[in-house]
Amino acid sequence: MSDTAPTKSKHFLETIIEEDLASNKHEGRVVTRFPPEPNGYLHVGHARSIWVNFGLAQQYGGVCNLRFDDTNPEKESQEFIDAIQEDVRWLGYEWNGDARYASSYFDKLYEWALHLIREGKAYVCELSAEQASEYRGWATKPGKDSPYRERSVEENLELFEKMRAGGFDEGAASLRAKIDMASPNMNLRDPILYRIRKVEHHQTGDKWCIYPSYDFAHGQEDAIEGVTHSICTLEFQSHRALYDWFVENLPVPARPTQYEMGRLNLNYTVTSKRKLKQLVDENHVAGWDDPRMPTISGMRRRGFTPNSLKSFCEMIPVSAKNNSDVDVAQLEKAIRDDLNEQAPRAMCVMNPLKVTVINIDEADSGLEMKAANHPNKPELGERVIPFSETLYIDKADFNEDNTLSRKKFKRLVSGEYVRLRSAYIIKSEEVIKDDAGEIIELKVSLVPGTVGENVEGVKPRGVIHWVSAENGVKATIRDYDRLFSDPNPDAGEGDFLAHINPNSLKEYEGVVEPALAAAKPEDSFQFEREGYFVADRFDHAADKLVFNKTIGLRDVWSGK
RNA sequence: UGGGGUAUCGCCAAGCGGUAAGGCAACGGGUUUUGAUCCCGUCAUGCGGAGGUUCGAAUCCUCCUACCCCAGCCA
Repeated sequence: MSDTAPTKSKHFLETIIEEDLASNKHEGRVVTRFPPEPNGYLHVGHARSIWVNFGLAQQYGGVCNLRFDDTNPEKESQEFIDAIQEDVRWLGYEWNGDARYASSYFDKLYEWALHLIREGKAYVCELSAEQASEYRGWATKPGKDSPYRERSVEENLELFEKMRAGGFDEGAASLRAKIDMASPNMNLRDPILYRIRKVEHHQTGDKWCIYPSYDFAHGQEDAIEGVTHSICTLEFQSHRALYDWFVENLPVPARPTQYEMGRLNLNYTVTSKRKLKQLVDENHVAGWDDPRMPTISGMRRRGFTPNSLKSFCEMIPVSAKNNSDVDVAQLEKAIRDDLNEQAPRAMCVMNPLKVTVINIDEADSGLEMKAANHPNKPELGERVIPFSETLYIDKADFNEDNTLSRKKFKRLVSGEYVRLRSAYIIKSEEVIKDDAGEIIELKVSLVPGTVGENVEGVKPRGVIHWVSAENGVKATIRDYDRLFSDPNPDAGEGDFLAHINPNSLKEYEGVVEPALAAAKPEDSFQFEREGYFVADRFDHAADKLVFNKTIGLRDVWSGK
């Protein structure tokens, strides 16, 4: 193996896991977890987190848990839980055992809160949220102790029980860890462990009216599940001290470690759950799974494949240092590559212009054209495309002006030749216009002997796609573009909604070749010269064809 | 101006004292019945700035500068 091929360099998590495996830190176990809060749909960023956590477990013979971090019932719902599971499965990952819930550890967490109280390390504080904020101090100013900080263990036990039993109003009391109000790390200034929320929980019903905070729950959940490598994003770095504090001060069954990695941002899109929710709630899009949404379900409906999302993740290095602002072109590259390999080719005319072949009787190769389903993969077979006296080509593929240079316009112009893809070469003979001067029809002649052949003296300017008007099938084409026209819709003071691209969805009533009538929802095709399209997951039916544009073909010419 | 982080090509990023990987984008050229794919080539004397140590520094030291995170009873 004297290969000169560049080897993909290991990222920091792989290095850490390999070191841990080598030192037998966790008896050879690798347990990761993907811990979404069920308060929204998963997006690209989550896709990467899923890929990292499940991928690492797979790579090192470990397992990955799916755990719903459902400690805040106010924002969560079963709808999101169901959607999240569907997304993870669709990506092709299988979690270890049943899905877990932070809420199923509430009893244990409560017991551990009691433990901290008994150790004198937690107390019930009756400062209001505003007061607590004042007491917390400022970044450059140490906080001061809560007047409730020195209550006796007995009193705290009693008061915490009162909290649990609903004896306090929301906000009237909280359980806090007694750490250090002067700590330079704000997270250590007596953080909240439990707060009162008199709302029903989607999993535990009305059993609880106090709920643990993220900080008090997450590390302990990891410990309970035997998670060895708890991977989160950079903004939790300053929480690591707290994570460790709980794990050190509680009789937890294991010692997990938190590692932080950079978040993934994409330009021309927003990936904050709050903003995605706003787009849905205010009907700027048709729902969480609108094909313009960067949600997993949206991308799925747009025609992205699990493989394309995974290869996208592989393209983006995992970094411990920065949140990365990745160019959407990178994502587009991933889906184009996958679909270029997989998608059968077909023809679709989005803006039909009628074409009449005046010498159809000279069709010496017959009227059944054969076309390969994939130009580079003969094993994918071929299909028959009916040719006929009347056809459709795209309006954009004809121009009356025959002074256009052959280099600049490789399509049909008056009096010249063009090749119809997989069929005859035709010559434009006559242009028919309506009263308004609009071109409504073309009369053309076909050149005999040009199916699969070239003939001396006939030089088509290019190759264009077409569909038989007599056999083609009507189809609705949804042409999606980026939802935002600004590379960074989040930037600045302005409202991100102001950057919504008004042309992110264009609908066409087009015509597709008859073979496409058999397309099933979620089947992908390359409509030649146009791009990749997918039969809509929900709206496409045998008697009502609906195709969504996943992504256009790479186009190095239109911009020039 | 507290604490925690980060600064390497337009974007992402490797590099861990021995003379700047790779991907995306971009730009040339070749093949082509998709202006696609594919192929071939170009793209940081430079690593936030200024000093210093060293035969040698993106890597070590010093001092600057910029940006991100933490002041929810959100995660």
